[in-house]
Amino acid sequence: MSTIADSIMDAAELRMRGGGFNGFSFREIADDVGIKSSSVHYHFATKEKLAAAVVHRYADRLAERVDRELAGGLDPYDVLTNAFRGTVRSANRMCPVTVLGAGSLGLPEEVAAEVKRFFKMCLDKLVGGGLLPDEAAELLANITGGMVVSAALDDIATYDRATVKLWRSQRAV
Amino acid sequence: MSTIADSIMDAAELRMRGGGFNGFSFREIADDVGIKSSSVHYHFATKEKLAAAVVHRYADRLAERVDRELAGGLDPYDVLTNAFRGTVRSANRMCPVTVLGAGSLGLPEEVAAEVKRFFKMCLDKLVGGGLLPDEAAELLANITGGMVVSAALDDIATYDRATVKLWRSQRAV
DNA sequence: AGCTATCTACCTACCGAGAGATAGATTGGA
DNA sequence: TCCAATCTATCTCTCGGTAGGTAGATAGCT
Repeated sequence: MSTIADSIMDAAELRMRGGGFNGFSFREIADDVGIKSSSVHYHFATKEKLAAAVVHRYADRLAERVDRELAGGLDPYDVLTNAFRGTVRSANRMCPVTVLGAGSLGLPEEVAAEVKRFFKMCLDKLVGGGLLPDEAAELLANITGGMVVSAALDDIATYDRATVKLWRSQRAV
Repeated sequence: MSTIADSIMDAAELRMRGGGFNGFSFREIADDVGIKSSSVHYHFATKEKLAAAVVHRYADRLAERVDRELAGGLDPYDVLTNAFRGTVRSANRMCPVTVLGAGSLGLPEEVAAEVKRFFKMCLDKLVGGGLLPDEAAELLANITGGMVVSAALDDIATYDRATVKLWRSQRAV
């Protein structure tokens, strides 16, 4: 895929972290990339398709990382919390799919489907790594909510406090 | 306060559950209530103030409920999970403040402050009910994320699976 | 009682800005 | 020559917000 399409998705992903599907515009993306808004439409016909593509790429990248680390024998708890911790520690400290997921009631069909696929994939990877389905659901909720609460409180330490301690001690027992 | 102002906040709260701050407009709210958009401005000068008022009211209502149930001797775990379970089970199954919180990076100052106050209040109530600060952070993240994931998967059962089982068994030990 | 002033809660009409999207011309490399 | 990629220019729609007016209730004064 061309570099421009990737740059467009990069810009969209970044802006999505702030305001979800309604938090970015073709003109903003175009300015970020250095082209005109009509050229963005050339690569992604509609806003819906652009958002869906961003989520899809994000999911693929996460899946690849998780698969690699699980194959290396790492604990699935660590694999997923660490993967999202990277997002939390980065500049805009919020997973774009989580933002979309929170507002999923008002999302266009195609985007909602990709978001659904993303969360399902996370659960599948955790179960594949040895967790019970309910454990997977709880861990994913913990991570997702940890990002939301830490973003809302503007305190990244909250993510660590919310995701690590009790889970670890429970498993240690 | 007049009934109209409440109706406006009702409509805004409902629509916020779908798309957060960018997910509603003065005209939509006006249509919902049955007045003109300029009349909405009469009650709430700006969109920022309307959103902030909605969050504030939502927080007050939750605080009242939580205080009442804690005073009745209920377990703080149950009190908060049940309070949000009510939201999950209702028609639009998502807490509006969670949606705003997820997109808090792009929120106007006044709204972000109210959202922050909301989550801080939740943590305070839990600690006041006897939880350790880290336990409170984990429970709140669990509840918040449970709502996000269950909304994204369009499956309300996910909220229960994510919030209840392991916490209970851990405390039973 | 009668008049005036003020206030509330709405209205119509409009503004500039920006949205997503489209049509059609242009450019440049294979 | 053809096609991918980008442009300019423009469409219609909706946005948050403002200006100015009006009906009706209330309050204060004489």
